[in-house]
Amino acid sequence: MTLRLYDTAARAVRDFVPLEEGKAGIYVCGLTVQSEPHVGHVRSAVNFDVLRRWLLASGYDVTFIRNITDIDDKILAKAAEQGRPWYNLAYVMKRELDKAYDDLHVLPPTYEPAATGHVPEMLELISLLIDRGHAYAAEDGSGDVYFDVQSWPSYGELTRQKVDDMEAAEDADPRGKRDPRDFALWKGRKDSEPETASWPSPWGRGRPGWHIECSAMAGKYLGAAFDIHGGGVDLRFPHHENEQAQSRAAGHPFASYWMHNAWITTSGEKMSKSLGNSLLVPNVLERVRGIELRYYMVAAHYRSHVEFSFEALEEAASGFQRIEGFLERVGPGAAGTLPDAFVAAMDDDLGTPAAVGVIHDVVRLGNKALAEGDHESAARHAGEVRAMLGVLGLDPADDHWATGGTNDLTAVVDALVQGLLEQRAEARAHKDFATADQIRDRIKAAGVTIEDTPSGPKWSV
RNA sequence: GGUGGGUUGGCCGAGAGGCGAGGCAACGGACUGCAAAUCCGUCUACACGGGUUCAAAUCCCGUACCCACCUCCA
Repeated sequence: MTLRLYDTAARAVRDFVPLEEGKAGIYVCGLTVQSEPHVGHVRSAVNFDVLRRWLLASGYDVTFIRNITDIDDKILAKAAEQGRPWYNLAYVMKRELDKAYDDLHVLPPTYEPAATGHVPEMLELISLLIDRGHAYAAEDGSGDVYFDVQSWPSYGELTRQKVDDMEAAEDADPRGKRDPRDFALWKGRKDSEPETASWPSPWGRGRPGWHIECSAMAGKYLGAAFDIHGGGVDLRFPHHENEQAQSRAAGHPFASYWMHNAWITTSGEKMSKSLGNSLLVPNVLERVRGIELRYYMVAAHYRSHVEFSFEALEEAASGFQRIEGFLERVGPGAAGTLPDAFVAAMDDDLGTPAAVGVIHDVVRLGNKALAEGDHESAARHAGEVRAMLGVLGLDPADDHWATGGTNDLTAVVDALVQGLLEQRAEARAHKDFATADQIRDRIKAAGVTIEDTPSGPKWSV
């Protein structure tokens, strides 16, 4: 069975046929670094990280580009509001974002280009579009350059919209547009904007429009044609529609497949950036571990809306702990082979929910084997579980996660708990169960759970 | 106005014409000194109204409600 992916442009699941056999080029729209990342932002990164890991596991040589938008209207406005340089705001937020990605074990991309580092490439592309008759410098002297929507008949094809049905941009302020739907490729500098936020161009000083950066950077690192372009559903229009129009109008075939992840919502509403702090990644990670948050995200299909709640998150954490508990009971071991059912689920448009179902099925088989004393069989199942978790970035034995749960205090707690456990063992040996239970209750009240296993008692927080 | 998506059991979440995903919670049983963990079992749902079909959660028609996008958004 081959990998099949849902292509937004085709509105159907299609067999994945790469441009070059054995290789996959992926471009994912990263974030505009203007505020702290919340769980919704990170979902996109996790979803595409799973895609990447699955392609790797399937033997592809993957080039994965995820950009950073580090200059735009909002960054400038926020920085001005906070009285600090725009580049400082962008940089600090980028570092926050890197931390959040790392906390969720999102692999670093092959390269992470920033918009401000690619102005020459964008200017080149804009000039090409003007030469080909698909863009024009505003006639009002603003220094803006616009894409000429009417010059590109297939404009709207990605989202199946007709230009005439679209509402005009509200930001216009027509600023010399020929058609209200035309969008900015280059924004002439306004007097209110800092000098540092502008670059020289044939049309005067200015800064890039939002859409052109992705076309320019995707072209630079992946070539005129590449395999997969991804991002959140909200980006389909205008961002991706515009990207495709620009690149194709410039003569580039651009992406073969378009993939879009759905939202995480709260109270049925989209997670807006002004929603408050409770859903920022660091705050959510005070409630559950990173690996559990990742499991929560992976357990839902990437194209399904997820209604975020701490109840559901903690429930997911319980489910994950069941898997972890099994692996701990079996003990260390190497990753094994991937069960066919898992491969089939993943090949079917990254069917992670079904894949997670397979993990639980194998865990049950493994637990059963363990209960029957069949360690060989249990170890084989554990190997399969590790392999599956590895593909999803969820293997607890991965060094990346190991540091998260252990620190200096672990040894301290262990020493204290061990002392109490010895007292309890002694009491139990004398059948003094009242004392034994009292010790266990006290340990539990401190937040440590005791589990009696054939190899002696074990504790966990 | 245009475009796209959704509504599944106590809860979370899959599935996309027939053989009832899975998890969490709850309850019963096994194991245990008692627990915990684990295993076995129980709880058998698809917004509403029509239709097609031997067979519909799944396809068609209609209705209701919800969400997203329409040039700042993961």
